[in-house]
Amino acid sequence: MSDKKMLIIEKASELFAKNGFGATSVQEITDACGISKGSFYLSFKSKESLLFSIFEYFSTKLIDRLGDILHMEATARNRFEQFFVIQFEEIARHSDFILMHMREQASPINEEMLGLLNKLRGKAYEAMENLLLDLYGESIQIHLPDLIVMLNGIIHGYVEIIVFNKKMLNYTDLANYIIERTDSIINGLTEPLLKKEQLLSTGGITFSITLEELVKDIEMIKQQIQDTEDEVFISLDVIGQELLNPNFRKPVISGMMSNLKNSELSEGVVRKLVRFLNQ
Amino acid sequence: MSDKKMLIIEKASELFAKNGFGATSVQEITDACGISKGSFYLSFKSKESLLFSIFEYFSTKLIDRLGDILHMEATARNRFEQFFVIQFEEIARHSDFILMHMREQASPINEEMLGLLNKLRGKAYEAMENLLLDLYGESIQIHLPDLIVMLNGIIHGYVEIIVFNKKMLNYTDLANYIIERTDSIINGLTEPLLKKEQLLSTGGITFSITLEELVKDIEMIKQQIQDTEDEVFISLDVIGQELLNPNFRKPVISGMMSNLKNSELSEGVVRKLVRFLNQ
DNA sequence: ATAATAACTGACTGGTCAGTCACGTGTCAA
DNA sequence: TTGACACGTGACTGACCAGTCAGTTATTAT
Repeated sequence: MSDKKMLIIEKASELFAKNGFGATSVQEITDACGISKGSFYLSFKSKESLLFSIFEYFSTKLIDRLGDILHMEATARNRFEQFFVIQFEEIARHSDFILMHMREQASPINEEMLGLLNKLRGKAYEAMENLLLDLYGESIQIHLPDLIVMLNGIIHGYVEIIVFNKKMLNYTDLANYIIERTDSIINGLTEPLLKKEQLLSTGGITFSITLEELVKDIEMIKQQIQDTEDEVFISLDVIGQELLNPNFRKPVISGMMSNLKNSELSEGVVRKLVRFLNQ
Repeated sequence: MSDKKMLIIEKASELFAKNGFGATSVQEITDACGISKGSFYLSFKSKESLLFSIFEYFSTKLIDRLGDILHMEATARNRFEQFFVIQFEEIARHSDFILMHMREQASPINEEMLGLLNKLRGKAYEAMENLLLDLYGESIQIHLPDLIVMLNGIIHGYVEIIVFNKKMLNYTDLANYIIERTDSIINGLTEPLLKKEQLLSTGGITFSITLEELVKDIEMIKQQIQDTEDEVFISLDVIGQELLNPNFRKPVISGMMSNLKNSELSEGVVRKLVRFLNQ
C-alpha cells in the first residue's frame, strides 16, 4: 500500500467518522490530505472503493490479531483476556468508523463489503467459540450462541463508554472484569435460549455466489475487452468454459486466475471466483 | 398530529431505515405517500425537521411506556420483566430507524435531537436503576453503572437477533432469561469497574432531576392515593409545598421522607428526592 | 540537455436534490 | 354565483458533488 493511499485512508476515515460517508465530499478529503481531487482518483477508482479499502484495511488487521490469539501460548484464561483487550484496542481505535459504517447500512454496502463483514463476524465468532470451549469445557457447547450474543453485547456496551470517554478504562482490567462476569453467568446457566441456527442467520447476509452469476460476469468482461487474442480474454474464456463443466477442474481455474492478477477489469470477478471456489 | 403528518412519518421512517437518511430524497418520500413534493413542505419545515419529528414520535412512545412500568402494580421481578419486553417490542418495531440514527451520526444531529436522545437515555437509565434497586436491594448501588452497561449491551445483542430474525424470539422468555443471567452476575459481583461519573459522562448525558419533574411525580402519587387523611398523602403534600419554596428546608423534607419509608408507591419518588437533594 | 514518462492538478460536466413559488383546485359562507 | 381561503401541485432554481480530462509539473532515462 502506497504512502498516498495510506494518507487518504487515514484522513478519510477520520472525516467519515466525524461527518458520515455521504456528508463527506471527495474534495474535503483531498483538502485534508493536501492533494488535488484528480490525484485522489489515481489512488482509488471511486469514493465507494475508498470505503471498501478502509474497511478492508481495518478488518484485516483485526482478523489477523484475532487469529494470532488462537496460536498463542498461554493459559486459556490469558488468551481469553487477550481476546477482549485486542477487540477493545482495535475497535476503540477505529470505533467511530467501524461502528458507523459497518453496523448498519448507512453507507453503500455492496457484495464485497458484505463478504468482508461476514468474514469478520465469522472470525470473531469462531475465536470466541474456541476460547470459551478452551476455558469452560465442552459442557457449555449448547450455551455458546447465547454466551456469544451476551458477551458481544457486553463488549459493545463498554466500547461505547471507551469511545465517549477516550481511553479512560484499562483494557486488561476491563477484560478480567468481563471474564469474571462470564464465570458467574456460566455458573448459573440452565436452559439455553438461542439455537445455533438463529445466531448464524443473524445478518441474513449470506451471499452465495451462483455459477450463473459468475458466468454472466465473465461474459461481460470479455465483451469489454473484445480482443480475442488478449491474455485476460483467453483466461476468462477458459475459466468460463471450465465452469460450465459440472465437474470443473479447480486447478485449471486457479491457473487461469493467476493470469488475471494484474487485470484491474477482472478484480471483482476474481474475488467472486475465490469465494465461489471456497463455498 | 394530522393524518398527513403521520402518513409521512410512517413512510419516511421505512425509507430512512431501508436506505438511510441521506440516500432518501424528499421526492421518494412524497412518491411513497402519493402526495406532491410541495405538499411535504406544508407539513414539515425541512427534511431535517421530519427526522426530528420521527425521532420524537418514537422516543416519546418508548419513554411513556417505560414511565408506566414504574407505576405498575406488580412484583419487582414482573416489572423488570416488563421493562425488557417493552424495550424489545418498541425497539424491534422501530429498530431499523432507531438503530440507524442512534449508532451512527450519519444524519444531521442537532441540539434538539441530542436533547431528545439524552432524555430517552436518561429515562431508560433511571428506569433500569429503579428496577434493579427494587429487585436486588440497595446493596447493589455501587454496581449500578456496570450492571446498566452490561444489561444494555445484552439487550442490544438480542435486539440485533430480533431485528434480523424478525419476531423469532418470545420476548417474555427472553426477558426472563436475561433476568436469570442478571441474578447470576449479581451473585458473583465483587468490585465494580465503572464509577458513576464515567457512565454519566457518556455522550455528555447528565441526568439531573428537575424540581418540576419531582413536583409532578409527587402530584401523580397523591392522585393515586386520593385519601387526604393518609399519612403518605400528607407527607407528600408537605414535601411538595416545601419544594416550591425557593429556599426549601432540607430537614423538613428528610423528615417527611422518613414517613414514606414503607410506602411502595413512593419508592421511586423517594429515590429521586435523595438524588435531587444530593445534586 | 533533452526526451519520455510518471505524477499531479483543478476547471469542467452531467446529474442529483432540497427547498420555493406561481398556479391550480376544492370548499364553504355570504 | 362569487370570492375568499385552505389545500395541494410540480416545474424550477441554486447549490453541491462525483468523476473526467486536457494540460502542467516533477522525475527519470538517455
